[in-house]
Amino acid sequence: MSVGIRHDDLRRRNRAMVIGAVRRGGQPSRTEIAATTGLSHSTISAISADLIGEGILTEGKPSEAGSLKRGRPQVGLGLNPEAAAVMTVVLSLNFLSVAVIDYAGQVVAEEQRRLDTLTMSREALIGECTAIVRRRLEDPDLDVRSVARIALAIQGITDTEARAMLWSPITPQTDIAFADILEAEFGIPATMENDCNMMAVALRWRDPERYRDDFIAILLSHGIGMGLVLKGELFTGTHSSGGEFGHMIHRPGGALCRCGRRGCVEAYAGNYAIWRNARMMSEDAEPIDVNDADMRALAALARESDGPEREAYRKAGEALGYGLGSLFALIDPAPVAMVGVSAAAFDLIEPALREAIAQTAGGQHSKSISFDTEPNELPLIREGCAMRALTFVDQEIFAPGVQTRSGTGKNVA
Amino acid sequence: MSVGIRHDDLRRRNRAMVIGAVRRGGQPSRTEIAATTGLSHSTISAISADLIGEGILTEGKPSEAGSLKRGRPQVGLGLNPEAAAVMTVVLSLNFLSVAVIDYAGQVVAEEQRRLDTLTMSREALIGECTAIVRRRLEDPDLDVRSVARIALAIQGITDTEARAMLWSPITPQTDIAFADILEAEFGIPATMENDCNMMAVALRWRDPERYRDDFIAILLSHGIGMGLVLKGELFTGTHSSGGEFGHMIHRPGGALCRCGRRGCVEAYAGNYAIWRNARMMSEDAEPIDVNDADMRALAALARESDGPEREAYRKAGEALGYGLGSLFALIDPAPVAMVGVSAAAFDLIEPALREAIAQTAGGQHSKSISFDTEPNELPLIREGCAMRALTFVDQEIFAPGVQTRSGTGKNVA
DNA sequence: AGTATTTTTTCGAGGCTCGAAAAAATAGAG
DNA sequence: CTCTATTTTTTCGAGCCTCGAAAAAATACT
Repeated sequence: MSVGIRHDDLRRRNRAMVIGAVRRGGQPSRTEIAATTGLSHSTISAISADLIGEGILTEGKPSEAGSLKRGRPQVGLGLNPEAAAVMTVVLSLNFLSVAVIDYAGQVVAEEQRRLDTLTMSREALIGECTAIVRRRLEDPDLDVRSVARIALAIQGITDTEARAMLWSPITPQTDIAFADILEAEFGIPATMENDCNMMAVALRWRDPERYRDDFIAILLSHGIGMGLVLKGELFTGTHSSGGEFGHMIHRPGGALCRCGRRGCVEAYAGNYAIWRNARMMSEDAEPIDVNDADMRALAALARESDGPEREAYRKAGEALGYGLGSLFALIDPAPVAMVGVSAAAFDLIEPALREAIAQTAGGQHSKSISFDTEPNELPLIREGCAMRALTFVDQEIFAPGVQTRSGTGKNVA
Repeated sequence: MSVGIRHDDLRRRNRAMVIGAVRRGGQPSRTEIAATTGLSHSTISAISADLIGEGILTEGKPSEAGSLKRGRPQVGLGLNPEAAAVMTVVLSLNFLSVAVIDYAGQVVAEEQRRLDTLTMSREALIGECTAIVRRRLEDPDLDVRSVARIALAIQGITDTEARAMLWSPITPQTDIAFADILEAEFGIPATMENDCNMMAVALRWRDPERYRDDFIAILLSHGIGMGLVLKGELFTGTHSSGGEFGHMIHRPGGALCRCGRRGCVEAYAGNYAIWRNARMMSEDAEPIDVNDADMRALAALARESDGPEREAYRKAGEALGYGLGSLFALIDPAPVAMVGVSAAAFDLIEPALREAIAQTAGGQHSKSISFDTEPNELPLIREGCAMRALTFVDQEIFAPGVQTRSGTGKNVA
């Protein structure tokens, strides 16, 4: 069961907290850190002296931000970019993108490739991933001192341990243990993350004001995905990445979903579903991939006149609204970020969505539920991966200590 | 943000852990505690010496369990029943029940009363609760040394802070801050808990093998409630007790629910809904309260012949199945305990439920999902309240220390 | 140049856990 | 009945860690 807390855990945790405070923001001084953490100045002083000595933190130039106050000026602490580096690998439909990021969070190199993920063999898919990682690692331009961590993200279902992709819409292959494969190949710890979870992580770093302890990120794309942060922690299923909002049941026995079942939210709100309804095809029609340009054209058409296109978006809104309503019955309402190409058509979706939500348990506060849109998911996913990998380095490498119980510890977003 | 960990927190946490280890089980010896907690024997020795000195723990008689091993026999540690006491108050439809429980978990006194909760005024309801608590506290028979905590449970929605009932089906009144009222009246810390959450807590204590880290308790009664434990923690909404499984939407625009909305799971699976369908009444018919005896008769009728009664249970199973399927899409499948009068009719519900679940995302492992039934919810709820109150005493009174961040700390079930 | 003010470091005190060793308590052997 | 082996529990000193107070450092104001 719960394990005792040792004496040396103490230092480890407080080190991690100091690093965390520095990563969170704006060159905090030792005094500020002491204030936010509640630890004494002496402790912070000792810990930061250690961290600077180890090359993890650096003291900022005291010149900057001309001191207006009277006494000894505060000296800001920052992350030493050279302390480590991490790599992100984002695998999406027909597209593979990697980036190398320094310890301070700056992108120092990147590479992208088009692939035909839907038809590639298992070996080819794995091969492309390892090859692109190898190219980045061997790049002589770039003194990749020590890539300490690789974070992959993929659309679809991953396991709770963040080791493997279990299922993904971008490939017919299943159960690929990408994390293990990359670790074996390069000897660098790796994790396999769900794309929507990474979106949520990124939103939290981007705008901690709005996306603080409880919020929802929904990907409106070929499929419908969700990343959920509850009480400050990334929510995952008990076995898988969980949060398969798109496969909650909207209408029992209803429209055919890409997953093979019927009546899922996605079968009404995924790109293929909107397309199917806009073209007045059968709800049983085989799901097809619609490219982003076509979706944008469809949205334009729907805005122009009240025809089947507009009705298709209305149906999508209704499905999303009832789905969110059911979700809100479980977790209470929270701010929502709509991400992906159909988020750009949120104006078409919102009315029906709000109407549906008002019919549900979440509807009591229907007006107070706020939506935000972000049409481009890729930068978010990469950012989330980067932060995930970096905070891993913060905690497991630069503040190592006792074995965290049952593996990966808390899912701090 | 996250607060630093101080030096004295250490002792506090380890004290709490020793107490927890003792509460969890069978008179553990110091050596066993050291093994499970990972702390050194010296530390455990020091802490337990303190706790015994303070009258919190007691050493068991070494006579018992005739030692078969060779060396110095282990001496089991137990909770000192006189260290404290707690009180549970369970408020359900037309029924109020309190119990006084000693620190070791034994019931030392109880009292029950029938009330007409549906028609009582706000003042009367509060008055009955405070009166029954006062009677127990003033009982001279019982040397109620120090009731250190009161835990109330009620069917319905409570707030996350466990201070108030927000809404309940058993009374037209809303927003009663029972916890504050009792604290003001008696000067004893109190909490207001959701009944299904307490069921979940109790199940975890009763059968930690089956109900360990992830499971679901569903109350099948007048309404449909849920208590959910995920990753070893009680799941609550962000503002309310959350987990309003019964008000997930099963069929948009469907049958009339007691909550005034349409198509909720409860509108198909609550007692009133089963009754309505069995009597072939309209799905818009006003929900009525059906007593347990009538429900049992209905179930008997349904078992006897294939008529509208059996169909009503089928519909209930279908709604529960699709609801669970949607839930499993979010959290992955987990063991389920069905509690309440309709759990006794689970044989009538299960076939349709399993069929529905197989149509959903959770259906992949449909066969591995296991159900357990428990017709009587009241003892479970009381037990959960007792454990909740006792673990509060363990942690906040006998291992006091730093302020837990943002109030109540972790929701350890 | 001197003083006030604020930040950061230094230093000793007090606590806590740990490992090793001692003490305690029992079963088995002769 | 005594001695030895074995296991549990306590004792004791060492090593860390955090804390508060005081000192040192670095600047603005007068």
